[in-house]
Amino acid sequence: MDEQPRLMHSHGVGMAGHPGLAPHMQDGATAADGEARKQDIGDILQQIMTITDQSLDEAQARKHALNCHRMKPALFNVLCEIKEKTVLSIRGAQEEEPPDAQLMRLDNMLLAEGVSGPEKGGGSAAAAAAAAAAGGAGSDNSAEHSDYRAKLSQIRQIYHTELEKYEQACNEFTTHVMNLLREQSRTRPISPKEIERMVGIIHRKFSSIQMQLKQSTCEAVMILRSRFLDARRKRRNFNKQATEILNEYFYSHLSNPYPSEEAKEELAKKCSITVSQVSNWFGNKRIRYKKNIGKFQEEANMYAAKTAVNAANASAQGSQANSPSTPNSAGSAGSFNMSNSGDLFMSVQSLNGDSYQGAQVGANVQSQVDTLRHVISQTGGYSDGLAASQMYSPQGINTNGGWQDATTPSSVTSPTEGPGSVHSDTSN
DNA sequence: ACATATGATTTCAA
DNA sequence: TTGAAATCATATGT
Repeated sequence: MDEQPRLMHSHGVGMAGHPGLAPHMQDGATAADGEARKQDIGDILQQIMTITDQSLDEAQARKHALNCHRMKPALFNVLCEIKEKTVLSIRGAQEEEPPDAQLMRLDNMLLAEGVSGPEKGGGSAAAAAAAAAAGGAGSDNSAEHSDYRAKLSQIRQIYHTELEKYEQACNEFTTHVMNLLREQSRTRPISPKEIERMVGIIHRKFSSIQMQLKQSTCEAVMILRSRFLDARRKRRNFNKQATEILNEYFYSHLSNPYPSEEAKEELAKKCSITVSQVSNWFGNKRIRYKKNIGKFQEEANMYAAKTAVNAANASAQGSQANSPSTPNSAGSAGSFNMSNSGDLFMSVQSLNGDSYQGAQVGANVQSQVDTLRHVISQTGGYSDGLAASQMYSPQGINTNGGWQDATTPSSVTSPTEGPGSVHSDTSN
């Protein structure tokens, strides 16, 4: 810093004090009077050496004089132009890249995660409190998420403070540099454009730092998500009511436990779970039921009775309009897995090798019917008619081929037969 | 601690 | 795409 004026000064001295230097040198080349040249250089050296001896005032005065020279602006303009054409144009060519795709992605994600969005509520405490307060009914969910939200808002806070810090630092640095350049523009050819460009460079540098911040924030959010929101890791059982509803549907549609899309939606709504959860549930239920029917016997009976009672209530209350489940429950003896439609009896028999299923099913259905009858007879007088309706269906209706066939109940083995006999492969 | 129950995921076939 | 079957990973009951 200190040397700048001095350098300028010496320069100035050389130019001012020896205007004829250049011509002299031209002459010197031919005349070969190296002596004069030597003398010249010696002169300059002398002047440089003595610069430090000059008083500060004198130097300032000279500098001032130089600055006030009427040709100075013009000279600087020219110099600036030259500079522009050489150095700066090269640098300028590679800038002005379009907004980085990567950066856009990060921004979008942060926005989507609510990290960079508008501040809501306040700190983490507020968010957690809000979650806890809001989710009184959906206790499970909110309790589970409050921790997540707290962590998220923590990340958010860190992100914002860091961002602010960067911003501040960037501004500070920018103004500093700008001031510096402006200051220097009095002694150096610096165009406003160049300053602008410098500011741009600084901003770019800082924004690359910002991007790193964003990236690490994104990473943190992703980790948080995978830890907290991965449903598989944090499996929660459905609440009792939901299970009840699902089971009710399952057993009342045992003949065809494949809820339609609408049915699934309705069930999902009733159970406050998602449709895919309903699908999962039915998938699991079907396979597990089929795998070990004996184990589900009790449950089946229970729900059969329950739906029967419900239906009875419904029909008793209303006119004789059938409840939606009743007609279909005709198939409660019906099918599930079985392919054929017509001759169930034959089919079941013909499967000698694999007949376990048919036999099992037959037993199951029979017992189901039995208990149903039992339960219904217990429920009270009004159920009489219903009992009849329930009874007739399993036997009579086999229109849709059945995995569990009502026509095979010839031998009513006790439902307590147990899982042991279910799979042939277990015994082998 | 262990066994069982259960929701979710993966793999495969139709 | 859907469902069956196998499997995973956790929840829950003992």
